[in-house]
Amino acid sequence: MTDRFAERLLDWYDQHGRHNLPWHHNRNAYRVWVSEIMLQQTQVATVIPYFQAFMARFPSVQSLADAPVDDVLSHWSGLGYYARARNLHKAAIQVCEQHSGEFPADQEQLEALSGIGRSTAAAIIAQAFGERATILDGNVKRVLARYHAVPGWPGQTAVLNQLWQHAETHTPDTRVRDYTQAIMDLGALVCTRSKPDCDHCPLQPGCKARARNEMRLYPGSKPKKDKPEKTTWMLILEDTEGRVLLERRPPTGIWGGLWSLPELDPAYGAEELQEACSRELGLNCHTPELITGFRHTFSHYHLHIQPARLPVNRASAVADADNRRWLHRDEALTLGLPAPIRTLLTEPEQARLL
DNA sequence: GATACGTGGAC
DNA sequence: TGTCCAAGTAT
Repeated sequence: MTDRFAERLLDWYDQHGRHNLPWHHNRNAYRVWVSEIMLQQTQVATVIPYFQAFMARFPSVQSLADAPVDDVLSHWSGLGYYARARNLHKAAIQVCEQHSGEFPADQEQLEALSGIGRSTAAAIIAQAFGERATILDGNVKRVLARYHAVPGWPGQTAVLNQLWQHAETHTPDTRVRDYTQAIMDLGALVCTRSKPDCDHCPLQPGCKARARNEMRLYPGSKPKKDKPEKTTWMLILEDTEGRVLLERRPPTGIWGGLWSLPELDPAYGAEELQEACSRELGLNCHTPELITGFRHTFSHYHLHIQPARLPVNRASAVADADNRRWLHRDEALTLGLPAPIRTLLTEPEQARLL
């Protein structure tokens, strides 16, 4: 409170902070909100081009609410955590219908919107409205865990609660917008996960981790667990006109709501694919050509993707359905596709290298 | 409280 | 090459 934490941080921010990120221009609640959602578990450099394209296509909350969710997902393609895009669309509708298109400057009302939690709500209040609110993202967790030498992994509720308490205590009454950006910038630019630049840190005077030269111990690391291995067939079904069959995935689960190649049960052997396509998809295929598979690592499991190319007789091609389409590859790429599927469609031979 | 949810960069 | 993990939230 009177420990000069915020004061030192703000002085540093004025000289060394990031003042020119895209969402800092034309600042309003809508742009701040979209940027905050995109930035969840995603690095700034990755977000920037997505943010620019998204704003060009959906310049207002009303335009986002009016758009088909497919259009939103296609603009999220490659960014990951697609529930964010589905929730973004849903929340845009909520804002338009329940708040007349104006974001509330209220923690509780913001958290009632899909995809907005405690930290994101606070970020919107501080960044868009300039009102006092406390954030706690990965950067802030790291800065505070070190500054106060808070032991333990922040995934534990007790540890998280301590960090929230420290975060609340340090949040100033004035210049909250700058303070919020400043503490994130410090975490991103100085108090980095490895090799923090303590010599240039404005908070070094009070930092307990630095005093003990134990920066590496904070924050505590997550307990590691073995990831299960899963396998799946990914079918590149190509008709005589050079079109491939795409399927819309179920609305929940991995890549929920996105378009992808049809999957087949991994229990099928390679020699059974042709028959399975006939029985399950009603397709008359030629002999499958196997492409060397690749392993894709997710947060909680490894997925062996085993692609197979099966030429399809045009006469047997299933009709277009709402959740199944025959498309040329360039058309397919305009859909919301998961990154590995995008790669598979553009560079099938690259599957060997992944 | 534990788990699901993506992707690309860093080491 | 494998592991960790980054502007977290929902279930």
